[in-house]
Amino acid sequence: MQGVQKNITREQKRRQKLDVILRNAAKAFMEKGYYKTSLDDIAKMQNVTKPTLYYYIENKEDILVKCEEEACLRINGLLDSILSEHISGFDMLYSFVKGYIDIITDDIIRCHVRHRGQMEDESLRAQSIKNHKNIELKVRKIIQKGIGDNSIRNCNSMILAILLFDSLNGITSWYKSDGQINQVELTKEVLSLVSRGVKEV
Amino acid sequence: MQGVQKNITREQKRRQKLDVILRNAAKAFMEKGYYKTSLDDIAKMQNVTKPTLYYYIENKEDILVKCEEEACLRINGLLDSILSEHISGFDMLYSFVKGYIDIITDDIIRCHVRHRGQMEDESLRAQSIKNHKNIELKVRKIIQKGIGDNSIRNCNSMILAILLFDSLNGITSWYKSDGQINQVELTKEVLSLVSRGVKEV
DNA sequence: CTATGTTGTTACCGAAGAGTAACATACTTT
DNA sequence: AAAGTATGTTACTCTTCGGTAACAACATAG
Repeated sequence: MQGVQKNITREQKRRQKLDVILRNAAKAFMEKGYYKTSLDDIAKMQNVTKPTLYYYIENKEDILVKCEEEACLRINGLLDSILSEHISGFDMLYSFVKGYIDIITDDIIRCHVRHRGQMEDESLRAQSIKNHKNIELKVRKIIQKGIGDNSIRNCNSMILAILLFDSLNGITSWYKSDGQINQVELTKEVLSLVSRGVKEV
Repeated sequence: MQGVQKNITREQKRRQKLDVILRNAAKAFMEKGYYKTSLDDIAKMQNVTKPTLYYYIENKEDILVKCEEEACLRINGLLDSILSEHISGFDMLYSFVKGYIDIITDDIIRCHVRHRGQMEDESLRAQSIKNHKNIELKVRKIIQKGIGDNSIRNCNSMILAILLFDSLNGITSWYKSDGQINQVELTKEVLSLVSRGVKEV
């Protein structure tokens, strides 16, 4: 049994190192861009050499894939927990926007959002697009539920879902936690824009 | 005088060829991405060779710069014409959204939107960011005018302007003129989302 | 203590692609 | 027609970078 125990800690260590790699890579990709960040750059952040990375990842693109896996886990977790509640469609959408803004300050999520669907490998790209479509579909479901229970006005749920993601995902490319806009204020503005729009009534 | 005349047509021809290069490059950048598009690829689209491109552009990055110049001209043109009208702030914002959606189907504009602020050359990057800040500022001006004349509800004009651009610019990366969403429907949904939000009242 | 698997290194390969030099051709002006 | 200028080509250089082979050190298991 001792052998098994040791293997677990080893596996955990490995998992931890992979996570550090992903986190550093994601950060670099967001700051300098995917193509301007070399594997040597990423390796240096860990104080290892490039070939060492290949013990944890398959190739450069695999970093994007692994970031996506983690991001999808968290986003789907948020959506599923919201969908299981017994509240109106509007309240669900409200919760989602709030939770999503909270999530996308994480570098790995931001990296996913910015690079999804851009893999060079065709099957990976297809999978990535599928993953996002899946998420988008859940948001559409929320919107449709809202239209059904009269908490959201009648609209094209597909367009609304896409526009919503556009503006939320846009946040990832400019929001800095140390900037002049704080997260509470941001969330407040997004929520009131989404719910009431800009028009004075 | 004949010399001058001839020079003009030559200059025009040159200008035309440059425009074709920009248009093709912008299209390729949007489809395959900037780094996955080589200058050879772009040259081939014109049925010329790579060195010929260098007669019209300084280097690869210069394509982005030239696209940006043209895009800014058009966007600023739209904004300035709106700002000179005597209508409410809300109506201005409404006109802008409408006009902007109309504009961003053009490949050169889409290319600009997707690549602005991403030049490797520091001074070019700074200029690009400045250009966009300038545009964003005009939109903020419109919003503030709207708040002043009570046509737009009180909100953080900076956040609103950014969010608005995020969702509008997001459109550039998915909208296809031959897709399942037509432009009239799209514009309608965006306008009602911006003005009234999603909440049923 | 020895065998095995894990984790890392150094040193290299090969491809891609931006940019250039030198040379060729065609148009314009005088 | 000759001189000069605009426009293009072929063939090359130089660098960067993703990926790999071969080897080293070390922990763990038996």
